Amino acid sequence: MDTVINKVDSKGRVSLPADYRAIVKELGSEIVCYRSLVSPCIEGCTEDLLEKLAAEIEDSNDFFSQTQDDLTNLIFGDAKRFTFDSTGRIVLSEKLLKHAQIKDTAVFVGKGRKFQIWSPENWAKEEERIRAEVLKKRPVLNARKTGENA
Amino acid sequence: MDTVINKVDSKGRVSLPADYRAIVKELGSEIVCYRSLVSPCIEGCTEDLLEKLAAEIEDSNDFFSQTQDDLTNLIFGDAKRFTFDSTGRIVLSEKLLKHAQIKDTAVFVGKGRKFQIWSPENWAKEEERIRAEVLKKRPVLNARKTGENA
DNA sequence: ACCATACTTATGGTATATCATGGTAATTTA
DNA sequence: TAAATTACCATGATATACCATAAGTATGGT
Repeated sequence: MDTVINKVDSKGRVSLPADYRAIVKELGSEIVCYRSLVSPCIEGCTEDLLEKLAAEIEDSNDFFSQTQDDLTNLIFGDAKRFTFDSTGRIVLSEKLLKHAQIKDTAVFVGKGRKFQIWSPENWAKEEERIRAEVLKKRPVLNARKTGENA
Repeated sequence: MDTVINKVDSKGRVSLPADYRAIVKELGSEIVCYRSLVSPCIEGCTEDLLEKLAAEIEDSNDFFSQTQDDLTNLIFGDAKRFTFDSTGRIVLSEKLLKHAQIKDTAVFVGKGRKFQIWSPENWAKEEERIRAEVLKKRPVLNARKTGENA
């Protein structure tokens, strides 16, 4: 998965990249999006992945714990299912767009089983941050000889 | 899933979000609401889920504990079935509305198999609290391997 | 290697269906 | 019988599904 740039129209509609649609179709699941906790971007994944996460939380045998309660609240309270129409588009809500500061252009970034949607400006900054971070850790990586990420 | 904001009229009527109705219809069960034990909000779920919860409490090993007795009394004494009319609305009682401090706007918050109803002001505060709390505990969550960014 | 053609994908526009909500009638309860 | 509660109707707003065009990409032939 690479990064794809698509237009967002006045109604919040945006084409889900064809590659993404193919994967969703193959998995037979549906797309779920929510505000990232740590970054000004939208995060997305398939519904079954989210359900697995919820099940894990429920199974972590402290049924009445506040933390668990907070987690499910956060995940399910924010997340929303998105179905794409016959042309492959989803409509992002005002809440999500505002959080990611997206106006008319969306940058899709693949992240393994998840993906993120950024505004071009924020993504440029984030990419820069990541590069700097990797460079800073490079000596450590070299010393460890784990060098896949260099 | 998701949060939905609906109006509450002078009689306490409020539309149950369409997604919720769809689920209730699919499960063939009915909605039950009660005052949250820990927060100024209304909690709701399907009737069969509440019955399952009751069974769990009975099966737990401290059968004669006063706390559990109190707990079941509180929840089941308070819980009430709500049927929605042909337009999909329920009428919330004065007791519930007062407890949640709701006057003319209700915020529905999805919680997996349950949901909550908040006043806009209280939900804003609660959401803020949850996000801060979860961020604080993030390292713990990562150690548990419940996913990187959630 | 270049051009023509077919196909997939993205995007603007429009019609349609669904949903929330104010209002009213019917039914129940005190 | 009055008050209150419940069920139904009507409308406006919103979101959803569909159609059409354009742009970009791959494919096959000369």
